[in-house]
Amino acid sequence: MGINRDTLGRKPRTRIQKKNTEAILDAALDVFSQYGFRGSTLDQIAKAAGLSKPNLLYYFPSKVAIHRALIDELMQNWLDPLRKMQADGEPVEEILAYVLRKLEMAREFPRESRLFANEIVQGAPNIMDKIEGELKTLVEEKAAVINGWIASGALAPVDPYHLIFSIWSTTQHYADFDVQVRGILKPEGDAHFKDAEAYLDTLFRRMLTPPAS
Amino acid sequence: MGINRDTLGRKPRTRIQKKNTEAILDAALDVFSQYGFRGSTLDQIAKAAGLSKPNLLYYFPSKVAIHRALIDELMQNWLDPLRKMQADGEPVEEILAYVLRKLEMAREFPRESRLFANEIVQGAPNIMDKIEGELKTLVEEKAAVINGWIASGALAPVDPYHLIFSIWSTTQHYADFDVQVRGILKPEGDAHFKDAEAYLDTLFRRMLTPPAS
DNA sequence: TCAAGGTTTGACCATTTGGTCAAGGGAACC
DNA sequence: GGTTCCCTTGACCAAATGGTCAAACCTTGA
Repeated sequence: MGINRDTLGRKPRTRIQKKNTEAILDAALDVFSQYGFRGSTLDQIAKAAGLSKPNLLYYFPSKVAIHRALIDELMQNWLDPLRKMQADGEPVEEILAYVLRKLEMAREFPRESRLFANEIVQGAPNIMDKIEGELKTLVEEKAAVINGWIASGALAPVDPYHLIFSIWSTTQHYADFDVQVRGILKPEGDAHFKDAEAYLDTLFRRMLTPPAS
Repeated sequence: MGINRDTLGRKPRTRIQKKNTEAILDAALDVFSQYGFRGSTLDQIAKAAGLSKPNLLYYFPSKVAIHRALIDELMQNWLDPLRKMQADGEPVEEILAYVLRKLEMAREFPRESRLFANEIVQGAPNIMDKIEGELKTLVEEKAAVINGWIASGALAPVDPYHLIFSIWSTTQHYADFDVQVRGILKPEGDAHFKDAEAYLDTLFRRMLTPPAS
């Protein structure tokens, strides 16, 4: 009758459970990030995971449960780069380091970025609470930090909220719109990320560096 | 047996045809832009259009035909703002005007932006040819214009391709990630677009204005 | 007013989809 | 070696889905 209710949301117990839940989540990430929740099927995920459909449902009680597991996992790591932006650092460098971390994530975890993008574009049905909760709180906190930096003269004046939005959008673009970027640049592998890094560094550095007084 | 083959892709003939095809395309834009192609159903579209499902299929031969009609229409207008960027204008102002036009489109046509985003995130199955054709050509052309401006000293040096990517991503963000933006800013209506406009103007102006020599 | 062609729909169909279940196959611990 | 619990699957089901069709209903122009 499937895995014990107790184990839901916890670490798997046996080796086989560990291996298979990981395979399922990995396969589901492939599929969900490409087709969105409603456009993905259990058969696709099962096939990608190398399991039968009933076997999938032995490990997860339903399609939404798999999706929720992925989203939960994602939301835990998604905000880390922003959390690491510390008020006691050098302002311009702190923000630029954040930009780099985000760009790095777009390169290393494009599927996660697209999973998130799919969720948001489709109205964020499953994570609206987290957006208006954790995320909003964190952004407000960091916006205050940025405003502090501006007040101290270490940063050129900008709207901190829209600054954060522009950091998110420019970096995630390389994951979410990957096929478009590649269709235009025709890069070899990830070669274009070096240029993107240089460009974004220039963009935000010029914007944020306060005029020499 | 449905509308004459001749009329496919052409303007509707009768008043009723015009009214209904428009209602269908508008409803389909609502649905496709929210759920993506595979996540949308004919029943949803029919209901949103106020028609029966067989009636839908009287005007369009299939689900993909509706989607294709939308995408075709979209692609015709999508590149216009970039086309309008003229080599003989004042460089910084030309680019900033382009940014504003794109932001305006994100505000006026968020559904179209999300339709496009859905298509790209899911691997652009239906428009890859257009990306590698029209779009690529246009971008290369404008990249050359920008490089010319830089060479003339009227623009600070930047990678023109990544500049264009950053314009796309920052502006479309306000349409594609609308729920996230609203979840954080809690704006009244479109009030936040004024701030976005000011922010993006600052961002790109500081980056592009050549150092006074 | 009447015929011709345009429009609408209820009933229907094959396929896909999320999900169930009972029975059989293994691993592991005693 | 046997028992207990874990794992796997073929067969199945009800609902949803894209699409068809013949019959009925409207418009329109002569």
